[in-house]
Amino acid sequence: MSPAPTPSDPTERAIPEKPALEGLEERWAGVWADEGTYAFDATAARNQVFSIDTPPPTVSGSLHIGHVFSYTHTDAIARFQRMRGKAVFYPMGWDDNGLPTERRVENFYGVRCDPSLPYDADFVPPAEPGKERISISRPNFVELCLKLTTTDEEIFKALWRALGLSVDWSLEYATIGETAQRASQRAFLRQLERGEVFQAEAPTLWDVDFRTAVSQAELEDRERPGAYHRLGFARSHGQGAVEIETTRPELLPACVALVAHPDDARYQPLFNTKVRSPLFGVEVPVLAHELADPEKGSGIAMICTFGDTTDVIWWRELDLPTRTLITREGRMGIAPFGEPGWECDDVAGARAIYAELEGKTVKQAQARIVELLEEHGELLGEPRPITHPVKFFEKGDRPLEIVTSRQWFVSTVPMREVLLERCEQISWHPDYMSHRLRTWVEGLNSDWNISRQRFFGVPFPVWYPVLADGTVDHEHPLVPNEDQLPIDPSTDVPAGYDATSRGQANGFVGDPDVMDTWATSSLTPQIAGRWEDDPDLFARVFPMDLRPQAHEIIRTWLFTTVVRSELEFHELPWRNAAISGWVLDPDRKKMSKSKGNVVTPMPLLEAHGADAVRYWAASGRPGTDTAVDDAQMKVGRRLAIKILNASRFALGRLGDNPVPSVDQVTEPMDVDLLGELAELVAEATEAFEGFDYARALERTEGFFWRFCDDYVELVKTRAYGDPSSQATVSAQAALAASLSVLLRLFAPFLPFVTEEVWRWWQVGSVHNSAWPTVDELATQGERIPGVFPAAAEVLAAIRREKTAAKRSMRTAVQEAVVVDDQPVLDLIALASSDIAEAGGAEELLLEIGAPERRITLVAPEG
RNA sequence: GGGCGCUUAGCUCAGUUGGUUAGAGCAGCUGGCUUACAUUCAGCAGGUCGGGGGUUCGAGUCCCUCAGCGCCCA
Repeated sequence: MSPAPTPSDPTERAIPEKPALEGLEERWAGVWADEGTYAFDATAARNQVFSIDTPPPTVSGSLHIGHVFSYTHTDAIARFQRMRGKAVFYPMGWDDNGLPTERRVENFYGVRCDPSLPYDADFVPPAEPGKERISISRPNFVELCLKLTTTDEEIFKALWRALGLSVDWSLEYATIGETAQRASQRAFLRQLERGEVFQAEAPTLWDVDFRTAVSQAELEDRERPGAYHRLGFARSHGQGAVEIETTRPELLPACVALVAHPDDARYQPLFNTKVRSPLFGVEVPVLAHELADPEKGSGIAMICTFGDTTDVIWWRELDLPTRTLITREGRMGIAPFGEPGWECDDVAGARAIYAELEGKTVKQAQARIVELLEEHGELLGEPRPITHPVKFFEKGDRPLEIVTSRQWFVSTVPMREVLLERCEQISWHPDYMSHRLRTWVEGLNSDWNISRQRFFGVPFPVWYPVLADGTVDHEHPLVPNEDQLPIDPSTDVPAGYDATSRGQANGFVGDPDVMDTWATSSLTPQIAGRWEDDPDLFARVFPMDLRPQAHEIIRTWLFTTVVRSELEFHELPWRNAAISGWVLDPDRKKMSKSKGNVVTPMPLLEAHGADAVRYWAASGRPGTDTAVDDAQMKVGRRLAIKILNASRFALGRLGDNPVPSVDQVTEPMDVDLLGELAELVAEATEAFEGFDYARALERTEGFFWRFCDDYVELVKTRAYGDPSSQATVSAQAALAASLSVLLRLFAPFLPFVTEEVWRWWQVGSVHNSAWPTVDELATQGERIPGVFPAAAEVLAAIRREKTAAKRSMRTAVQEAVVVDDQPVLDLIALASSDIAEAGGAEELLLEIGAPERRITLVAPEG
């Protein structure tokens, strides 16, 4: 930490004749990189460190203005903390693993991954993607992913540099990188050892097109047309049929029960009796459960394994059997009627009917079964069209199916209580954002599925023995030692086995899946802090001070990070969570690719300058959605220009003399101004400590304009005066002290222009200078509060008179009479010569009486 | 359906524990080349603080209710 600024050698002072903003970004970005201005001091004690768990942007996504917005907020906080003397740990990561990158690679090169193919060392992707997707091996596919993400990262990096983010680039990481893979695999192995992860043949939400499992957090409901089909389930002894309505008649062969609400009088007599399904003649029980909605359809539903997530809940809570039907390809699978678990009245008949469905897609099967139902007279009435919410993968195009497969889960449901506690322990900014996590945790009803049947991700570091009969023994996974990590089970070989025994009886197989992208990014504090790789560093930065992020990923990124930290360390991963809002398009609509209203940041940075764009971003209050606003950026640019010019004036009167110190501020108005400035410093500091950067900016800006428009005008004549006069020195000292403080208050927001001006007259970078304090503005003389605003008010009255008379501000005042109460007159008297000089009056006449300002201008010439 | 947030000037937003006449910027209008700045300066105008009810000596601020907008979750 640098000491408070001291007047520099006057011969070093260099104030340009015509200061300008052009070229500042390039010049200072280079200097900061060369001087290591933002380098983290890895020797700093933990209580002197401020560590930030930077969100790693998804590099395969498109750059948009939202990136600039939220990262500017974090950067302002980082810069404030650095100036307060903290060693700021501000890394940058790239979230490159996962589905978005795979999709981009598939589209960009026109390829698809087929893991059954061997590696082709000579493969070169076509210049243009062809009509037909080229199938390539997994290693080839991963190569392309790495190639493309490397390019994408450079584009992001260029943006961050142009924006002036004060990250320490030596701390860069990627979620597909070796450090991240090691951390992810190590964390997984430890969880495995502690029994916090488990494998299960479990119902899994499955996207047929992406061929991947989807987690609860990645779901979204979409309204889709459908139709209720009315079917009768026969009761025994000819008691008539129970009529149900279903939107998915094709799942009839997978029906395992009917269910109605326990309070529904219509069906109470049927509970725990048996009925028979139409067409297939399968006997199923009628059961009661609160989730059955008496208002929906006929009030009684069929439970199938599995049609939707409610089926899964009923299946689990009512302890029902499983009749798996739908395959991972989204087709009707095998239904072995007559075998155990598939008992029915007429095996041959059921099989004959099902043969009509097997192998068809879900859609085709539905059409066919409706025909079959009609032919057999089992469809009651016409299908009744409805619109209803259907579960989709948020990135998917077809409704999700539910399949059963073997997957890894983190048991999060049992953690509900402790997670709710942790939620309360986080300092949220703004605090109401805590609801987002709390309601999510309260609603947790399934464990966290971390297996993804994809290719570009962190592999599970496990193999399974293959038994003598060729079956895979999932119950006894083989694991590597931690010091071998990271490993790839598809190429590495477990201890005690030979590579040739891969996939052979008495050999082994690797787990084919990769981890969910959140399983890696939930470890960003561990990855950036080099957990276990560099224990000394990790101890200095973890738990981190700040997690900045957007609100829509509270239930994913924030939640999973808390989970992983809880499991490994039994503490929070960070103390504060600062949640940023959205950037909306100029018409205040949410930006989206499909709407085509995404705003890209580089043209804005080029048009307005980085400081101006940052000014707009920093004006967006924590958590508040903010529209892209060119006008605000222009205001920011104007502010930056004003800083250049005001600085030139404040320093321009000093000549070759050293900068006078605050001790030499003696004039009452100057003392009062510094007193107000000290109040501003206190306010801005408090705002920043509460992560309210926008408030700090707003207050600083407000003060600065009053400083320029009123104070500078009032002291201008005096500041131009005889350098040996104490009154002149007082003005010059107050101007210099104000400028020094204001530059530092603005530095977190406008890093380029403040650095430019700072280096005109100070040594070192403003960004490594000390944050201003109230104490440094303490003057020798006692402050009489109110002198400056009183003087500014009289000056305004004189200006008003000149404007009303449509005269120039240079117009001389013949007589200026201020009538007011004695206390007000006393304040004005202390600045009367400044007011008279600034207003163009010979003198100011003060009279006691009802407040009035009587300004008489000299008669116009001619 | 549940949760959260928002609704203050034409636009974008401040308004900290309730306390004089509700503020700023932008846009608008009227003027001024003023020796840091015309990429500017001065000034003016503009609001029944979403509607209704309540608490209070006093409500933009607290409570209830209604309406609209947005986000998240069902």
